[in-house]
Amino acid sequence: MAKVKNNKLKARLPRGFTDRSAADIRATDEMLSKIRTVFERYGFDPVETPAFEYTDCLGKFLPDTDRPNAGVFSVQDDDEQWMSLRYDLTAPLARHVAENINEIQLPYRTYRAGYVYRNEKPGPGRFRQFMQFDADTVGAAGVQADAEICMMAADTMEALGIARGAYVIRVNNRKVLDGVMEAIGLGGEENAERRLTVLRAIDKLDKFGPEGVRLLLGDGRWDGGEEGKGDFTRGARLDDEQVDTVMKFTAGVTHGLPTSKGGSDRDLGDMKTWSIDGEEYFTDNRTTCLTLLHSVRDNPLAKEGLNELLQIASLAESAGYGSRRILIDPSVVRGLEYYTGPVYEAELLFDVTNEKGEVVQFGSVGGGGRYDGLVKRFTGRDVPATGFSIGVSRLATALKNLGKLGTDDVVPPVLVTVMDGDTEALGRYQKMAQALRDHRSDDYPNGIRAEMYQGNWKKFGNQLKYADRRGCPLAIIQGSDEREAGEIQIKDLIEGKRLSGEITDNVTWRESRPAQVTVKEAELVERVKAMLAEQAEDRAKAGN
RNA sequence: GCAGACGUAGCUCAGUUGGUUAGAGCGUCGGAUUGUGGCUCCGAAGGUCGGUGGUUCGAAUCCACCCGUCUGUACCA
Repeated sequence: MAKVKNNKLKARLPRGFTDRSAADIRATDEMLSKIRTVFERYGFDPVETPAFEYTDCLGKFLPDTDRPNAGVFSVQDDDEQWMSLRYDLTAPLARHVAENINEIQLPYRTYRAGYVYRNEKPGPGRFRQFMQFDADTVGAAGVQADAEICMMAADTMEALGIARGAYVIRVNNRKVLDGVMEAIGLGGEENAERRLTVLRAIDKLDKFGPEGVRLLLGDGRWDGGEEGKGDFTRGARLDDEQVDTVMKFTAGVTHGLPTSKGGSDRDLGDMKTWSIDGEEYFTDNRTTCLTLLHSVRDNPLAKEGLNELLQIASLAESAGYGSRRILIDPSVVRGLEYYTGPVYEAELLFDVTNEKGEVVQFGSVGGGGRYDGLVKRFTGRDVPATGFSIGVSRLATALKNLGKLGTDDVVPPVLVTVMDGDTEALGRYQKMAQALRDHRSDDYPNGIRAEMYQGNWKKFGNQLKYADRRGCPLAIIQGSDEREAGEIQIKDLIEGKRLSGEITDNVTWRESRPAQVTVKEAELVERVKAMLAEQAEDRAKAGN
């Protein structure tokens, strides 16, 4: 015999992709359903687009070639047209709206969940296929649409079980940073590259802190945090004055008012508060906007952006959403490409520890903004739009580590064991399983999960072993003895497992048949129900 | 992409200065036990030492390249 094993195909999962377990799928379904409930309540309707789009519709060709951008998975169709897997849900939505613009009633409020694909370096908690859940309002130009999206984002966080104060929706406006960069002389086409560098630097505030960002705005920064360590990242090469201006706008510039002064005509119930020297302050979005407005009064673009932010803050506050939930924060950058106005980011404020017990920097679990130009690319017509996207896979990881995500509470099926393999006997066993499945009651609106053993029935021990490993709560046993007496045995596998600790002798263990009751065959369903109820009660007790 | 660390059985890891047939624990499978899970005992299977090439009488060990994993960083629509 030649070595067949040399020809064995190696089973391997593509890197950056993952198989999902039953527990994962159930937990994610639960999350999706909670998110969907909020979106539906706000009057959004679902629409779905496919995973593939023509690459030009995604706008992702490399600038200097006719090949798609390296970051997207692409294939060529029969006719050599490039197609790509979608890398977000926004660009495909713009395509859908443009293509159906005559049928769609604007403003169009819509949501969708789906996998998106990015050809990037994967890492722990970072995949090349992951799920997003989007909501967009297309055809609404006013900032009230943006304010609404932020409020809905906050509601969604809470619907998922994240307490108020444990998350925040940060809001900025692309026009503000663009205006500031214009004001320090970085306007114009020739500075586009430097503007990107500045935005990227600001985006790293939470990673490197103000000092690191200063380096990136200036000459540059070493990977390792100090000279000579790792690679060198080239900076934006701003001078000190320019750096100061940018930092003044971004690093820690949310402003507060003493509660005693600002509180007279304001509802402080949802404001973020803190104390210094015995005096209580609250974070005031309006003061943040007004202070910044004061310092940019020469720049029309920044002024416009800040006025929009001021409106968003006021609208949110009128609806009861204060700075604890929706925070004006001029350091928010978000993607660099298609956003044109307000941008938002949902951030978790609690520590997330991974399975190794390490605290991980979690960053944002969702974000979005206004993209007024995206549909216009197709239609030539102004179709302003704003939307928000939740990183479902990331958020699921965070919730799981927080213990907020359903540890699998689905009870495995009752196992009907097989003692005789002839057709008639198998029919009897199948009928028992069916009786459990067909049962309907308030506790079991969809029946009781049950299965007949489908493996080699001749080794009875293996059947119980299977049931044990599968976590089955009960096993139904009927051999010829029980059959003749019109009885069945129901074995409580959970209780039996507990008793096994007290029995060391195998003969006793086998003959005592712990936690096993003999009942009339006709009582099958009722007794199973009763025993499952007892187990549920025990679980509830242990859980508390 | 760049820099560094690592890669031995399904899993966790030993493996001496380069030296015969590469080991252990756990897990898996079979048996003790043909109608009862766990425990115990006995037995077995499982490895191209990440891959390819090179140095050598001889390579898991040394060298080169590649692949993969991890860490940092870049990019992230």
